Amino acid sequence: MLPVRNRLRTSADFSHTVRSGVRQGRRNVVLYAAVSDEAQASRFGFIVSKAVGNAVVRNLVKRRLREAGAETLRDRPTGLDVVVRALPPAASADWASLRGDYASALRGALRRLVPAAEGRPVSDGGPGSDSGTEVG
RNA sequence: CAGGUCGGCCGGGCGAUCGCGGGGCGCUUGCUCUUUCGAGAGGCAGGGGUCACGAGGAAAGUCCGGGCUCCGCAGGGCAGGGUGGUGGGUAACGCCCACUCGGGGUAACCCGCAGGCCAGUGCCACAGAGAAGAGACCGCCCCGGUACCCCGCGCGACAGCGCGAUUGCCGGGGUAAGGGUGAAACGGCGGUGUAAGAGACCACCAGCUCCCCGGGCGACCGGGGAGGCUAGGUAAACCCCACCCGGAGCAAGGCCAGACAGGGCGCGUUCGAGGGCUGCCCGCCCGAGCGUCCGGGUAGGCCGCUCGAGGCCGCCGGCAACGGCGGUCCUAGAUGGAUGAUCGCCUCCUGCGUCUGGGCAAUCAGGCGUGGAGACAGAACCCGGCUCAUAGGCCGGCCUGGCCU
RNA sequence: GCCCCCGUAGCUCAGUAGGAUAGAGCGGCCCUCUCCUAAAGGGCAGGCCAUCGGUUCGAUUCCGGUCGGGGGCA
Repeated sequence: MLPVRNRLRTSADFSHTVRSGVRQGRRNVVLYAAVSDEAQASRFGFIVSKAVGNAVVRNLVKRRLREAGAETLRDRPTGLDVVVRALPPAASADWASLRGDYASALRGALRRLVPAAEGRPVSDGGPGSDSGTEVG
């Protein structure tokens, strides 16, 4: 369990990160990452569907991913939202390969994310500034 | 000792580093409140420290039963659903205990949706003569007719004729003992009886109904007598009988904060729309809004939320399930959802290698090293059950067989 | 939390108020036709009716328990 300020808690947070963030897939996980405000603490969310296994297996996968996320939190304490979706092979993966996939996917996502974040310091979230009121 | 049967219990242990949840007690930061302007009992939000606690026997499936909450306390009838030997336990149950009956087992013990087809209706394919107050296919028997050979008797003249018996065929009738069909054929066996047979009659047995006596709270059991002579199966077929069932569910329900925007149409406010959460009718009650379409808004926090038909120990009552009394203990409350990550040692099972000891040997016992395995499974308002999954291990009662004393 | 539906041939589906040997289409295999294929025609195989018990003379059908799949409401 992460502290409350480091958790993605609402459905809106999840869908925003999944839809507007960059995506990286590996054998065991699919990782979505998006930049947020630098003053905002980094947040993590996990999606583990019933296809992965029964409740015991799903909890174990979530705990391991959460532990891996806690390591990233020490490097990037602010300005990052991450959603990790566990795939069915994650059920039988051991700790080393699961953490390896996670770390590899995160590195790939950050490579695509950081130059974009430098070019446009504010996140691309504000759609309603100039051309917003388009009536359908 | 071997095999079997029944029941109870455990569900890896210890430690190190880094982390999580709610709670107790200090520290600290900001805001707020009070203010005698020194500060301070408080409130809200955050940081950090420390202390103990933190998933299961099934938390599961959601198959039953309750508590709790709301629905203006819920009456009667029909429909609908459930249960189904008897007695008890319980808050209640479709659960548990004891007993009865039926079946299985040498036994301990196990299994059983175990009321009613003499209230009615339906169904019983194929086969078979006939399938529910049935039936004559073969067979058996009697009567009548007819045919020829053989046989017997009589007549006669060597031909032949008549009668009888036997056999075949045709017709009429009797018969449910036998064959055959079927899951099932309208009691069994022996005798009397008869043309052949038949509960037609008799003895015994099985079964049915009724009565009496004894035992038991009761289901029922034991004994005796009478009657009529026999009544198929299926109710997990409709149904009948007895008993039980108001509905929804913690996303119940309540409080706080916050956002928004109304409008059209239809029905209705004495004549009553609509509602009282499965359908219909009656009764009773509430009652001024209700239905529908278009448009708009919200997804936050707190309570409920864990002390309860609670756990453990002792005594008493009871065959038991269980109950009573006394003492003692407090033991999870998450909300994108808390127990994890990385290791070390021990324990248990097991493969391989090696060593030691016993033995001719198969092999047995033990030590060491190394590798593997440790299940089923995650609380979500809370309990009582049932069912299903489950590596491995511990304890006890009883039965049968063998050996020894 | 509550409620409902479905498991039949490799696939998509029928069927049955309980009755003998469970059907259809597509697919598969073989044969005919053709130089070869496709098409067409003919033939064949393939099912413990999800599973385990029970009721019945007899169960895919009726009853109960499991397992798996799908859906709905708040």
